[in-house]
Amino acid sequence: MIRLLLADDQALVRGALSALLDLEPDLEVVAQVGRGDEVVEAARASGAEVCLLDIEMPGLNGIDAAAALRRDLPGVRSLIVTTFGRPGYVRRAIEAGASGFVVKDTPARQLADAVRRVHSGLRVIDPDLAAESLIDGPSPLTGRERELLTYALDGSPVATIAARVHLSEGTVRNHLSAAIGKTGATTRSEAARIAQDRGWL
Amino acid sequence: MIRLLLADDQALVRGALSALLDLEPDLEVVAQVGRGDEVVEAARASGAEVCLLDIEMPGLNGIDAAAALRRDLPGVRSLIVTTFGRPGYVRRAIEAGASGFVVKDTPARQLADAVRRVHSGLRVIDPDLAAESLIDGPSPLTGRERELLTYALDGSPVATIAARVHLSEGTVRNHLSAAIGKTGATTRSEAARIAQDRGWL
DNA sequence: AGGTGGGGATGACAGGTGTCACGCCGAGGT
DNA sequence: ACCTCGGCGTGACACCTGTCATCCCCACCT
Repeated sequence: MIRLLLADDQALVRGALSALLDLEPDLEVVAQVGRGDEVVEAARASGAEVCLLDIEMPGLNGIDAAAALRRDLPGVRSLIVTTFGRPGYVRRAIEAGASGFVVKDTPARQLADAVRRVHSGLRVIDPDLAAESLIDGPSPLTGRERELLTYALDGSPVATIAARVHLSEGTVRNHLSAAIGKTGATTRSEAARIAQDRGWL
Repeated sequence: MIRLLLADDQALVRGALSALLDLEPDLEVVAQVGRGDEVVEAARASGAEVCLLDIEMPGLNGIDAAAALRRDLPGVRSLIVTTFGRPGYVRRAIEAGASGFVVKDTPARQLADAVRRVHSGLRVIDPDLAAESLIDGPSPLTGRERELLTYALDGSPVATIAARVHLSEGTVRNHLSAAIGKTGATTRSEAARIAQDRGWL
């Protein structure tokens, strides 16, 4: 019997996945959480062996939750189950110690197999995504550029961003200009979108 | 036995919801599709009585799919099940003839009840969302403004948008300026974000 | 016939934006 | 000691953007 923890911020999806996995005779969902920062505690309390983690969650994202599990409960394996198959996500998930990465597009019947493989110590990674994440390599953005791009995601004017990070307006423009160059974009909005698509944020 | 159709573009979510609903003795999932433009045909072929529709789907969105069902198969009821509880979505869904609207945040055990109520002819609408959709009223945007805002969503420069819709640059600026005024924003990116949040796009 | 409102367009102006050159500092590698 | 690189800053310049005034046409309503 493999003991599972589900982490997803949408209660309906969580409950549905639980119903799906409980159909398998060798799988058992022993814990469910809706926030990333509750994963470690719930995993410890429930004695989960494999954690299924969504990436987009309040409190702590799934990748950082995987890293926290790696640190605090090294025996527990984690499997990222997410909507967005962004290349950078795969890389960061593996670096954070996740054992698997599947997107929510995959057929339902394959999920149980993925869980079993992860439990037995294998890595499970969507082959298309693995290829993509090798092709465009790691993020070329510096820390500041990444930070400023996240603030630029919603199209805020430079002045607003500068105020938020306590920097001069000119400095913000310079960093964003560098990010625009590195992403091949022509405006900061486009650069932010590209960086997000690649999982660089 | 209530016969159900599931429409969601994520195969995993679709399969999981199917597992969840099939646990109920009086519910039966008789069809699953991953595109909005396959809903009517699948509903007809399977003899579904209630259709659970996600909004974001390729081909045709869930609201337009509900309208198509209303037109072609008036006896079939539809229940929107979506991630985003945007006020404008609720209004448009009801106008399109949907019988219910629930967000994916709702507890899993409430879904089966919602399906039963919809099947019996009742309306099921998240009370918070219903209130919100009454407060900020229908979209004040004209057709052009709405169209141009959707193109402005990704932060494209005015010149790009103008080329795409075959309009003069000045005209595009005028329409966007009007949209900025109506949304209370200060830039077109912000206006586009606000309009999207309210379900006006 | 006259009013109203959406759609389209032009021109002008103030202010925001992207780029570039140049400078300074501190951390890390050789 | 020297070089490199990230980070921070200034100033200048061309270009883009948001706003406003002022036209035009057409559909619709009264």
